[in-house]
Amino acid sequence: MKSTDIPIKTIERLSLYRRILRELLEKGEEYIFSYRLAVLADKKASQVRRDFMVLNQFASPQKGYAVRELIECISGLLDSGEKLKMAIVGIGNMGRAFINYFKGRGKNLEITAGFDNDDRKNNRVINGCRIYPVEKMKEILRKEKIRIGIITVPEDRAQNIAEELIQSGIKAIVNVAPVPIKSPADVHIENLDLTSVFEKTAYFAKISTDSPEKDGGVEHGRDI
Amino acid sequence: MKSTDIPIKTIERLSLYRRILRELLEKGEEYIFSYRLAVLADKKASQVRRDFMVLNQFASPQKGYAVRELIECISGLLDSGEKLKMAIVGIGNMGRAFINYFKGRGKNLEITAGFDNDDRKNNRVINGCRIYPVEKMKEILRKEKIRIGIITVPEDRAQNIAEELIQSGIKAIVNVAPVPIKSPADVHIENLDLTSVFEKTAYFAKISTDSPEKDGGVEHGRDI
DNA sequence: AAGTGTGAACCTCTTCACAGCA
DNA sequence: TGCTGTGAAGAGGTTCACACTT
Repeated sequence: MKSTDIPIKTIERLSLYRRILRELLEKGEEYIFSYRLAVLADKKASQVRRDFMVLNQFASPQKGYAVRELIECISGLLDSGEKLKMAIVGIGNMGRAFINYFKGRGKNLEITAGFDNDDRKNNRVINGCRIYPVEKMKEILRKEKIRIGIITVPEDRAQNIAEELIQSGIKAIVNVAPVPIKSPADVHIENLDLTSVFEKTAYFAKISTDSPEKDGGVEHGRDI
Repeated sequence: MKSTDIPIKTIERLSLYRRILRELLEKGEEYIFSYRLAVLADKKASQVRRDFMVLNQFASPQKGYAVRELIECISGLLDSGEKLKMAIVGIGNMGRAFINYFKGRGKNLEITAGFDNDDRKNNRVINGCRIYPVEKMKEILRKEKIRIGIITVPEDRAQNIAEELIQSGIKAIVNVAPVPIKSPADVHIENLDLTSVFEKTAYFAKISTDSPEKDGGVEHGRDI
């Protein structure tokens, strides 16, 4: 019953496609060709078609893919039944930014609880999200059946917090602290290392200045 | 003069290794073996050694790699001469979080200017970073010789802002808006799609609950 | 003896190119 | 005819396994 023959990269893109498809649907577009979705998602058409192979959703050469069905198929693959509850540990600037990020639009993910040891922060409610002291973490996580943890604490606390999350039954963690987290094999850790992202970007800025200018031409788009 | 035979993933890891190596140096460790660094970085030893091949820095079987030299080598590869100046467009929660993220510790990257159209935000100074109205963007970017742009505006403004950044000579962009940005080939775009990251993580949480528990064993570490 | 440096095998993901179909 | 679905080739990244070094 191995449910993962689906490439990770495909999962990521399906998330992106779904957002674009929802926008199309709002604009009344019921069908889309792979090459047009490819432009909107900044991918190749063949990539789009390959990705959709995992959905067992077929298109007609005349009309293309049925947008509504695609969205449902992707949702069936990505979403759980109900809204997926997440908890965030570390209510600094980054923590607040994430809480805010998930508020508003009808996302299927929500941050249900926050945790911080700073007494000025806990027992407050930030943008609809209640903040508790870290001691209460295990209790709240189990009570609320929270499935995903987000770590935005300083790097020296990250591994420790991760282990507490795992002991409370959390099965997936997004770690924003700039240090990799180690975990048992059945817990998925997403190390979102912003420092690496920016240093990589800086590296490209550097080598693009060293080497000669080569213009590929601006391709506008996405303003349908 | 193609400066890129270095794998992108290696660049990302070198950024991580450097942080770990700096910590080691602070603790007085002058030499390190690949297998030990591998544990700290949560990678395989062979991966570490393969990555270090691009540095032309060799180790001795007795002592391992010289930490100080490694750091310098990595810095020579990743860093430009001076602090690299970045600008951020969109001073919401996420924008402020990034400004804060780059303050403090002696990083070689700094956010020099912020831009926002909200009059309550511009002309203010947030954590040392001056906020300007978007109209002033081209002027400030050129005057300050800013090399990297960060986009934290709502998705419908992102492509437009990107094009303005590019017209002002920016050569690399980190885009945090949940929509891919298209650009000429000589501009590096890093689409940091948080929604995809979280929906991917949710997917793993979902399938890990569907499938049987298989424990790989907790591996502690990183608390040296 | 115990670690390194690296060719080669392996695995994952992307792209091509073309038969097949409405 | 014009787009899809997909086998096969290609590109990129990881891991193995072992000769080599001190």
